[in-house]
Amino acid sequence: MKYSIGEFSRITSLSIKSLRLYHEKEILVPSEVDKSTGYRYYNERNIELARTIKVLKEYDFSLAEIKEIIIEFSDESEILEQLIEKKKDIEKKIANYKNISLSIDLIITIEKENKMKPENEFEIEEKEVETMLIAGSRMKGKYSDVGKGFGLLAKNLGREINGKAMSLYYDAEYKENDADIEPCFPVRKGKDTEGISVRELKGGKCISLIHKGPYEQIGESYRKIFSYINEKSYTTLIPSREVYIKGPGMIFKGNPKNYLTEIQIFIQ
Amino acid sequence: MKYSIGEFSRITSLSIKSLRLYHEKEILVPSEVDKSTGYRYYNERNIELARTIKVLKEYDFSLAEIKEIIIEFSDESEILEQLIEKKKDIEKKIANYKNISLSIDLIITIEKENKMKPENEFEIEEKEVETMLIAGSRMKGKYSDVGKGFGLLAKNLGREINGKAMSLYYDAEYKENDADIEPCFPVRKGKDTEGISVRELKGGKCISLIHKGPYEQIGESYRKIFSYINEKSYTTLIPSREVYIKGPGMIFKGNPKNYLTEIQIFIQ
DNA sequence: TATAAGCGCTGCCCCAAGGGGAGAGTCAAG
DNA sequence: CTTGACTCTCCCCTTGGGGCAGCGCTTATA
Repeated sequence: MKYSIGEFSRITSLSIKSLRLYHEKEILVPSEVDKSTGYRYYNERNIELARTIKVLKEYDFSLAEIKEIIIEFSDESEILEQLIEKKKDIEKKIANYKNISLSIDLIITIEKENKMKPENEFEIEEKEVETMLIAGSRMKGKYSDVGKGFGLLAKNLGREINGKAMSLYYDAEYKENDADIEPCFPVRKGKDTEGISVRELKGGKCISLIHKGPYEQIGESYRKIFSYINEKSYTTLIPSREVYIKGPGMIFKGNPKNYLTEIQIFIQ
Repeated sequence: MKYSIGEFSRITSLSIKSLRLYHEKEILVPSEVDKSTGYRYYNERNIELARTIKVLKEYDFSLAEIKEIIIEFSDESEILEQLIEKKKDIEKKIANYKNISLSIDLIITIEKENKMKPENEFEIEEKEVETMLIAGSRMKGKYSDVGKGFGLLAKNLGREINGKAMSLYYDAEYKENDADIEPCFPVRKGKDTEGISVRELKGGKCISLIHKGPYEQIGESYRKIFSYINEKSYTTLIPSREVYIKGPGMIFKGNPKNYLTEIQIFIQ
């Protein structure tokens, strides 16, 4: 029994285009080719081979790999190595996609959270903050160096990040150059590693003000919040915090006019 | 400050080829192109955009998708939809690769098992078989219909298959056309579904003989095993089993001369 | 036996996301 | 002014085919 390419295509569920390609690549050669007309005819053995090719394709082998396999081997026990290799490839792909999925998920979660609460409109507020687990990287230097700290943290924590980036300020006064700062992230869990300390950050009562606009103009908001504190004669605690509710994102830099930074000064 | 394409390539870790492609596709257009020489020059804003593009590429967006996104949007909160869609895509890919991985794993496991025991060389043996959980699809018909049964089972069980394909024979005698057969697979777990019954198959003592060669010649092995049983005056139980130690595989049909089929006749 | 519908053939262009290289022009430093 | 490093455009190649044009072949029916 011999089949024309159309019949064979229906039998094997391989497109005619694919069959011609496989012929050209000498992966699946028709049992008979009419020399004068060029018509391809396939037989039962071709069907068997086509099935093998289809399965290997499902298993994500490339045509080049398939060609090698079907030329050299004719039994599963002979291609154990290749199967093991392929499985490793696939596990790698899975791991990679899982990382991507988690990264995207983090962005989605944070953005959704931001959308939920349009926050009481930039007024000073007294509130309770809960204790949380954080991973931070304390450093001395300029404020502009903090970005690197966040980069380091994000790379090492990746999947465990559980909230918005924050900075802790250990100086009582404003320092231009030699500030004692700790960029940090809330995390689900984690261990201390090179330069990163994971620990509980105690909550408590704080005075909070959300600053809207570029970070360079945050001084004005600090002025407001301290004048409020002086008025009320509160005693402040160290460290104070900045929570980056909305800043340069993972994907876009965004518009600095819309950045939101919450200042939290803790009091006794 | 403006950068030549080479400098910009080093800054952004994007290849020159890619940069030229992105220019052509109007995804990342240099801030300045010298009209007479065609030299491309990039600026700081290009760096920002390049970072965005890189991140989106890491997240598995195509250039076409990226183009749409960067033309229309400039903040993460605006592309939540796209991120959610992309995450779905990625979850699908993960699920698909996981299925492939499990399928390959099954083949590897079975082949490794086959390699381990070259089986006592095709002699009649009395042995104990343990109770196992199986999923089967009992049917009446010709032996040649059994293949379809296995296909159905494999498709529905997929990941839960835990051993070699078997057939249970419920007839005391040989039947050509109307045999009462149950193709089945050992499984890890499972529930009854359309036409598939999952249950424990009791173990016990059996007379076993491994038949080597094409299935069509299995009659000779049956003759041997029954003459042994008669000699010993054992009382046989129903159903008897055939275990397909090595038959047509998932990938290759293999050579029928090397097929191995174990006949198990259970006795009291 | 003629004819038309339906197949099949080759050859060409296309997709994504670039890689490699040829041949020619340009830039910057000595 | 030269030289070496850089950049330009153009073309071909990759994977696994899809789509179409223009032609020839087959086969059933009139």
